[in-house]
Amino acid sequence: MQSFTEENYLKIIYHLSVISNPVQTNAIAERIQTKAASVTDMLKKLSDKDLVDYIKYQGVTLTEKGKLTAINIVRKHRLWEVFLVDKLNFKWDQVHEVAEELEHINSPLLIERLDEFLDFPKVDPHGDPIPDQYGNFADLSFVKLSKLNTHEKGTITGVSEHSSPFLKHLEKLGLTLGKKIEILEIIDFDGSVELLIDDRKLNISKEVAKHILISK
Amino acid sequence: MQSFTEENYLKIIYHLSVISNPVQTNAIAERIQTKAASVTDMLKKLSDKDLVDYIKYQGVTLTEKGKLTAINIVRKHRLWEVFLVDKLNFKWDQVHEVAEELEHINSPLLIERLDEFLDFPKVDPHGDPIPDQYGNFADLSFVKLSKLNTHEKGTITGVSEHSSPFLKHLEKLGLTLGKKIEILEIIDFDGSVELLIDDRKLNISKEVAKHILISK
DNA sequence: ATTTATTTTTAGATTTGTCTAAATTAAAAA
DNA sequence: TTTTTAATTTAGACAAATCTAAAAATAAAT
Repeated sequence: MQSFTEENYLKIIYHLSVISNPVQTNAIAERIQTKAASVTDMLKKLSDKDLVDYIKYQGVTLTEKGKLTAINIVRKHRLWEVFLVDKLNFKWDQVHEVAEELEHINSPLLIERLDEFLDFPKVDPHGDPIPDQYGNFADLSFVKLSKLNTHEKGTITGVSEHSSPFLKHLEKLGLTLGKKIEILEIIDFDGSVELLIDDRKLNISKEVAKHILISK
Repeated sequence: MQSFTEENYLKIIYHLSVISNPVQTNAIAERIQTKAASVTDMLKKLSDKDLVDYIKYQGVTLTEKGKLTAINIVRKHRLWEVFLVDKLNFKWDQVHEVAEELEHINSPLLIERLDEFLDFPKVDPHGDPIPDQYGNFADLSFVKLSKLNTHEKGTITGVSEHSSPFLKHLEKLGLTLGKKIEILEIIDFDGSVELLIDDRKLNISKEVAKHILISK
């Protein structure tokens, strides 16, 4: 069994692995709000427990065991987020912090029953896929809205930024999951995107467009 | 804000206060599965934070602040138990351990919404009262089944022992919350009680009778 | 009122996770 | 290739919560 802290490290390493592999010490330190020296200490510990492969000065990768542990935490996090939104009427920008705590509750029965209670959801309120109990993800194909060309159409199915200010902004613009959009024009000057949503014209910045995920 | 550990101490002190006040160091050590020396250390710390009044060699009592904190943990524990039983189909003997973890999740909004989602329950699955957000309990008047006299009738509304073996035993005997019973005879020899439940005769030991709470 | 037993506290050590400051290694620049 | 810069690790220290063993205080027994 892992401690709360160890679990957080594994989760962060898992998320950072998508961007760069192996994962650098400093990247972890920044995400976990701690110092590089502390990260080094923890990496040694996780390595001793066979949860990561760690090479001095090179970085870390998760072992199979570490990866399964990390995915299980992600699974719990996302299921709790669905619970908070679907059952307790939380807004999608309110769920992250609470789920960060709930994800460490250790009870396989609880998660099994919660999954069932929520009717086996495949994605969380931000469109992120929820792995099954064996760590398998249903593969969903997303494209960043910022990669679409003029006249292309699609449906908003996810976001790649989970901060409350960003999500509130989307909410205000009406850009929520399931909404259908069409690209009208990409403005050369600043890269902003003019799109059609709910029969209205809307201009969003390049920065915003980068974090909206579209499926066709 | 208190740590997980501090919260557990406050909760235990709260529960032990019902039995003896002030609470002794050894009593806490036994309940919390630790050594008396560790308890002393923690009591000093809690005293510094004005959560308990502590007199060397005499014992501790909760301050108003400590009591409110403790009651809030109890509130969370019991609400989560209701959730587990009512929504996730846990048995009443399966909820304690998980609730011990969930009670430390810190989110007032979560608890407020959970309370609403559960339709503002007044008691948990064992019949224990759930305090409101200000720490007030609806006063329920219980009598131990072992205190009833022959021919008295009543309804099972609580238990004062929460271990899984005990609760499973009650379940098997059909002695669950809400059931109406009538005392037929109290056996002099061993203090066991013969009662009528669901039009069946049933004999239960004095030990069991002591932990069943009845209201009339 | 002493002695004995029990309870509680102190003193000092240990573990976990963190830190600062200095040393080392790797990468980038000259 | 040497120098400079950046990233990483080591060494040693610290706070939280715990422990053991010994000392002190209280309660019970003679």
